[in-house]
Amino acid sequence: MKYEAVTIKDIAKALGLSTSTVSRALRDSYEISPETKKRVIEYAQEINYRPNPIALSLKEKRSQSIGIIVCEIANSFFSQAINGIESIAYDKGYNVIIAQSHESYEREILNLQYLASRSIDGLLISVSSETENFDHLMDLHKRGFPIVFFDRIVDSLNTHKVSVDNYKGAYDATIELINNGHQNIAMVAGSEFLSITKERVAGYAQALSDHNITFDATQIEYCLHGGMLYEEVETAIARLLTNKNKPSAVIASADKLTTNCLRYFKKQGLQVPDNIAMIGFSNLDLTDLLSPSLSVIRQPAYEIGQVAIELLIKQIENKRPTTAFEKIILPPQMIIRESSGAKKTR
Amino acid sequence: MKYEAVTIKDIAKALGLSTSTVSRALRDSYEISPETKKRVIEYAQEINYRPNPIALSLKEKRSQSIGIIVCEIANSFFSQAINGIESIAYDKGYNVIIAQSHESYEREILNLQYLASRSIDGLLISVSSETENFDHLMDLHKRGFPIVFFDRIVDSLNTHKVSVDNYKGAYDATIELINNGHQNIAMVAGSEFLSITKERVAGYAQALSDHNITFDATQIEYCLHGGMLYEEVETAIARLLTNKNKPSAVIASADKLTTNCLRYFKKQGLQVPDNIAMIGFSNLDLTDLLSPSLSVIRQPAYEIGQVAIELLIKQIENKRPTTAFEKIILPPQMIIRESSGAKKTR
DNA sequence: TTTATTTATGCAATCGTTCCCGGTTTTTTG
DNA sequence: CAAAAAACCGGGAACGATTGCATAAATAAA
Repeated sequence: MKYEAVTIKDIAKALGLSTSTVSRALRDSYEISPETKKRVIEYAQEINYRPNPIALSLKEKRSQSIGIIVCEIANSFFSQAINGIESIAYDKGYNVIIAQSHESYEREILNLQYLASRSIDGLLISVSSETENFDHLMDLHKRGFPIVFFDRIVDSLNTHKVSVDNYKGAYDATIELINNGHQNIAMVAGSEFLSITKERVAGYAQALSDHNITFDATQIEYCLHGGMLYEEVETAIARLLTNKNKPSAVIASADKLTTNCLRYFKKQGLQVPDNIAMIGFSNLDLTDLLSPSLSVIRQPAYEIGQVAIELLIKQIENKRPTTAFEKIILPPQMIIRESSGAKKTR
Repeated sequence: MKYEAVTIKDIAKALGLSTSTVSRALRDSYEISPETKKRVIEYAQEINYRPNPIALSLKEKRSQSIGIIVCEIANSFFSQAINGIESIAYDKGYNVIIAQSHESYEREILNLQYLASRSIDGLLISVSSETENFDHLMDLHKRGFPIVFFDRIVDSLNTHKVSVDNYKGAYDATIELINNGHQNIAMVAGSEFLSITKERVAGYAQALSDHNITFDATQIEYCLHGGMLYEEVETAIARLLTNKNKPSAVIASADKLTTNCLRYFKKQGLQVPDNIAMIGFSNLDLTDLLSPSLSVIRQPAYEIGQVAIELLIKQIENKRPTTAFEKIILPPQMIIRESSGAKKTR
């Protein structure tokens, strides 16, 4: 099955001109007479001519497309970020190829090879939670390939990075719980490899310390798959609840962790916030509908996507190799609802 | 900034061969001696040669990429469907370019033009809720361009179609509510233009009729934007609640309608299912966590995506133009929880 | 009128790859 | 030992578009 498109040659033949003349006429070159231009443009319109981007890419060595690697597009944070990316990319004439790592290091590498072989002009990536070795990215980066990290950034690579203030997000959440009278606050965290996990843990620890609560490492459980698997979260929380300082509140440090946490509480018949209070990182637009409604740390996902793609396109279109890389940190938003246990106001 | 890839020419020069020989050696042609093959392949590996897909596309007139147009990737149904599409597409060496219509006819056309100009080999589309004219798709289709509809199909085009049994989904949901004692059942439906809306309304009407309840057109409200805007749903439900036969139950016929419906009830302090029962079409994996937990009609989104992409690829790779088109209807799944008002079991 | 300049167009190379068509060798066959 | 057949490799066109350079005709200046 083939779908024959019209080419510049067809126009040239039909009008008795050379392809160069047609090309120039269509690009409105000064060296083509007005009449010829008119003839060419009208005929092109008539037969619905569209330049072949593949041919152009080959010549220009640019594909006008950028790759995105995320763990899951079904994750609300990432689908919102992708919306932000798209909004800018389409405006600037880039298209976007999305690949999912499903939190697997192996698939991330496969995706990267695939995208590279599709000759993308640049890459936006939020690494998988399994990724602790960055050679695959390093290779590309050293060869001058434009890469921008967003959300889950990699500090050891000198590139543009866009993220949220994870430290502050976790700090604020912890303070809120402390202010509501909680002393034993546990944290279900994502993969230990991830920058965002480290930052969130650090913010949590600092908040405790600022309120003279001793940091207790047993109050933290890390989930390698970032909460993708329910069982992972179940065992994590179950373990936390056996602590001698049994937590009266939990901070869930990622979208899937938050929902699976709630699922566990529901299954166990634990009342939130009376039996256990919680605040979760989440970008779902459904958290207000839960009972109790969920207190969340929300990330400006759409904006993160926009900023990231703008940096990437700027780098791609730069004549000279980029040397000064930016690291942009956007503020998170804390939305206090019922689950964090502000019991007085209920 | 440029990122120079190695080409077949580089290999030829380095090894003192012609490009034709190198090309043939890499493709394991019989007319190349084993030693030469070995030299070429080893050297290619060494310098990490990757064939340029752009050059290949130009020659083969195939881009090995397919386009997807959906309303929103943030919609759980579509992100799951895209996962299904991807799972097959990547295996078969296709990549996937995703575009969002945001339920706008205008943007759908823009997306289509854009994708067509990026020379995709085929299209998977679920039309926007505003779309009632299909000339843009008809044009492509007439020129032999492979198009497969999924979910929101268009009957007037003779192509492959994959969808769920919407009629049965709505029928079952209605019966469930009737069996729970509801006589006045309203429906918040999506855009009237959509096939899925018509089918769901038909299933609803038939269920009523089968139980000797007179169908009342005022018990249906259509939302042109499919529930994307909260206000749209708010006015719809508010209107329905003024009916003389005030509904005691509501069927929401799409993901966003369902959640915005719940949002309205919560805002108005209406208890579900005591004041008003409901069943919604939804693919969210969070509906079990709501209080009350939500009874839903769930679509096999992942499978729909898989079936659709398989049909598309089959058509693309067919030598002869496809003449016999399939219409595949998968069964929906009804999950009864609390919101549908099975009061005895609570 | 002759030369210089402008105007309008065509030729051919280029991007990376494949493949048809030849052309040498070397080996096999009668 | 000559002729036929493999075996192996290179030249060059093609895919669609752009662009530097050459060229032709028309016009302007000398």
